[in-house]
Amino acid sequence: MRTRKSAAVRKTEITEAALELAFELGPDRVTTAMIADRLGLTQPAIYKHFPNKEDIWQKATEELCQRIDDNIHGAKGETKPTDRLRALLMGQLQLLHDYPALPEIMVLRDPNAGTTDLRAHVMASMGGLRKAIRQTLSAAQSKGQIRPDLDPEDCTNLLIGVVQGLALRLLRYRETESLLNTGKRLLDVQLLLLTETGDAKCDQN
Amino acid sequence: MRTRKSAAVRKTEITEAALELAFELGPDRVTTAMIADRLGLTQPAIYKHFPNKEDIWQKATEELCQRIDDNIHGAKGETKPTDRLRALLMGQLQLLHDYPALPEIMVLRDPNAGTTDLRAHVMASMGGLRKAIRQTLSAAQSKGQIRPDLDPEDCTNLLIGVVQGLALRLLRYRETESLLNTGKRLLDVQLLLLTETGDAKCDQN
Amino acid sequence: MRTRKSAAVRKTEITEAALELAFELGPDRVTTAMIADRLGLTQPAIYKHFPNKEDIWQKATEELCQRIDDNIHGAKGETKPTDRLRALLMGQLQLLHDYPALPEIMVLRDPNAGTTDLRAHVMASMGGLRKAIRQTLSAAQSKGQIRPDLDPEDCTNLLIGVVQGLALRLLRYRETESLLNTGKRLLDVQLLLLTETGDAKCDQN
Amino acid sequence: MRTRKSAAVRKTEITEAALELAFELGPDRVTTAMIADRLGLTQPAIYKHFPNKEDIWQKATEELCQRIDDNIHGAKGETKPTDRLRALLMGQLQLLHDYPALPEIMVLRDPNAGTTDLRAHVMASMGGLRKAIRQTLSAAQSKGQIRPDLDPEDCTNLLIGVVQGLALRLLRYRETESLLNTGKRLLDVQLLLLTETGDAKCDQN
DNA sequence: TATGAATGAGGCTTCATTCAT
DNA sequence: CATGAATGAAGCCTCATTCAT
Repeated sequence: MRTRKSAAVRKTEITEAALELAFELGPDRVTTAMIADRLGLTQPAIYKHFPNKEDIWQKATEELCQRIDDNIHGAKGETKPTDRLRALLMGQLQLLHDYPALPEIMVLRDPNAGTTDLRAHVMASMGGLRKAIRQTLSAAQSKGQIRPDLDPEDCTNLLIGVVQGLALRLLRYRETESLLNTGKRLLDVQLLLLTETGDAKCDQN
Repeated sequence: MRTRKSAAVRKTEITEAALELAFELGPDRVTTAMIADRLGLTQPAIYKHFPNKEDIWQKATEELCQRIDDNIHGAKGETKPTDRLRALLMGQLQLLHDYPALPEIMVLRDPNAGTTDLRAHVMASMGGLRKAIRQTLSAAQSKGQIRPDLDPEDCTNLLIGVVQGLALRLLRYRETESLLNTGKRLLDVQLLLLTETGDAKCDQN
Repeated sequence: MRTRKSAAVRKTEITEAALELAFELGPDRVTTAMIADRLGLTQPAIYKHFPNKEDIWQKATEELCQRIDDNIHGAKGETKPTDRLRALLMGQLQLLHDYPALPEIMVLRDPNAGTTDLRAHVMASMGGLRKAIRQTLSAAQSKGQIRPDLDPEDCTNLLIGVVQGLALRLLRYRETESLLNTGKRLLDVQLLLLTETGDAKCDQN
Repeated sequence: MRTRKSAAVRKTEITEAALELAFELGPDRVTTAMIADRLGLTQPAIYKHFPNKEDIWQKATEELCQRIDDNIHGAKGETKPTDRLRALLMGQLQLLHDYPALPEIMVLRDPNAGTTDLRAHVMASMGGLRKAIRQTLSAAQSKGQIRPDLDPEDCTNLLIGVVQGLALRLLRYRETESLLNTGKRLLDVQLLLLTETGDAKCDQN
């Protein structure tokens, strides 16, 4: 007999499966049949839990946004600006590691832009992250921990660029595992570059 | 009466239209009907020029790869390593400007992975670009134009990260125009960081 | 806590709800989910009371037929033929008022014409009504209360036509309320026309 | 090989088939697959001619409305009011004979009342018919061809009732053929009743 | 007596693709 | 070189119905 699970569990299973498949095939190629298949259900069973497909992405997106927001909030615990920066950026990498479909979902165009807008939601959360990074950078700079000759906006873009570069690599080479290692290395180097101005005998870990 | 164009012209028109639509809607949402529509053709007319849809992407991809390769080749004209670096990177930005669908096509998974692989092709060209950047960086470093304490691999990743960050911004905010300006700014800053060695001490925390 | 009702009550509630919805949406568009919804039940609960959907219509139809039969029987109390005619016709209008879905149900085709036939049932009752009207008309005519030059069959059709015209108006304009007033007026006129032959100073109420 | 027909022909065939099936099964039960089947097509072929199912009904309805309007217009040729009345009513019966699905389509509720409203369209045309009948009746009455003691509105309702009674009979007994004969008989009788003024006394009870 | 999860059949619609003209 | 009619596969969604609890 097939396992019967509670509605709450199934709802989560469905969005998780959708996100997995989104990474494997691209969000546009995910069908409700595939999701059902992966969970050992028939396809219409999905519709007992979500009224339509878009709501699955809706819910999945909310989950991702929540994680972004948690990350931003959690980083506030770090008092030293550089620690906070590292927390924000590594947190985002961790999120990419857990949900590697994120970049493609951020970039998804809603065909039906009347209903609750997916993109707007993610962009708002990502905007929050950028703002947090930017503010932390300014704080760091005013404490002399960032080169004074740099524009904080540029620094923000460069740091986010590191993460986004890694995100695209993830999509291209599909290696979830190396993400965190490589990411840590690169962020350390970039932070070093932004920080000092120096003749460089800084060990980079 | 509708204009009847030569086969070669039409083929190009078709791939160009496909690439435009790919940026507007995402590559997966482009249908042969849309392409035909944009060109004022009937939809089956497409099949007089391409035996199937995948071949359109195939051709479009070749075009893109060619441009990447040209870029790599063209940069060889620059003798000074830093000029060559700038040429490579700005060339790639120019390409993104002209064909903003590029990042999504690079990331496209072939559903039918038996035929001539799209991804493999783009990845090869992109690999060439990366190699060229990396070699140029090494050359620059050995000439003392890049901080000696940096790993060339890391530098490569950081520079490519700048471009990729801009590519993702392009997909998110759809502003083709600001790409080159912002890109030039950011690359200048990043190159400055990689180049220069300041006075400082490196407390990374 | 939700009220738990006796089986008999629930069965009736279900058929009543089905008939209401049939008027609102058309019989074919009524789903078991809608019925359940209207009663504050879950949808499978319906199946505790009726083994399948057709049986709901079956029961609803029986109710309607019973009302038709009651109407016919009740009119036998009227001794004067014209009173009996009026009773029969106004009774039918009252029934349309109470169950405005009736005309559409009468016209419903059974998709699975193997089971107990809905249509046959309604048609039998309606046939009874027609027969009663027709007999009453003959009686009235033989008493000189109907123009002798008219064929009773034609009279029957004309009187039933009045009711059916009103039934179709009901379906088109959805005004349950005006039905009885307009109906009474029209039936009076038509009966007047059938009755007299006259130079017409008959007050029509 | 299957016959290939021109788009115009196929469009008409499709609406005709839809109307036939609407009479046989009820408009709600008509599926695009059934229509295709009847025409020896595959079901998606329908969508080469109509963008969606509702547009099939849309077109079919327009055809019906056109016929109603033609009928109204054509009757203007008759100079004698009673001839014109007969033309209007028999014309409508002819239409019912040709398109017996008409009454059920008139009564159809649109589920999606945002798009072009079917019902509104038919109701407008039917309203035109009613108005024409009513005006003709008034004209006839002022010429002394209709009993002066009758309200033209009532007469209109009675005459239309005759037609509607026949329409419902058609739906119930599915006899397309007897419609015109019976209809002619009944309309003659009803017109006689409205016209003539006999000798009689009017005891209505 | 009722619920909650699930299914199978079938409906509408889209789209790549074919083929006669 | 292009059109116009048509198809087969597949996607989303609805609904009657079942069954364990």
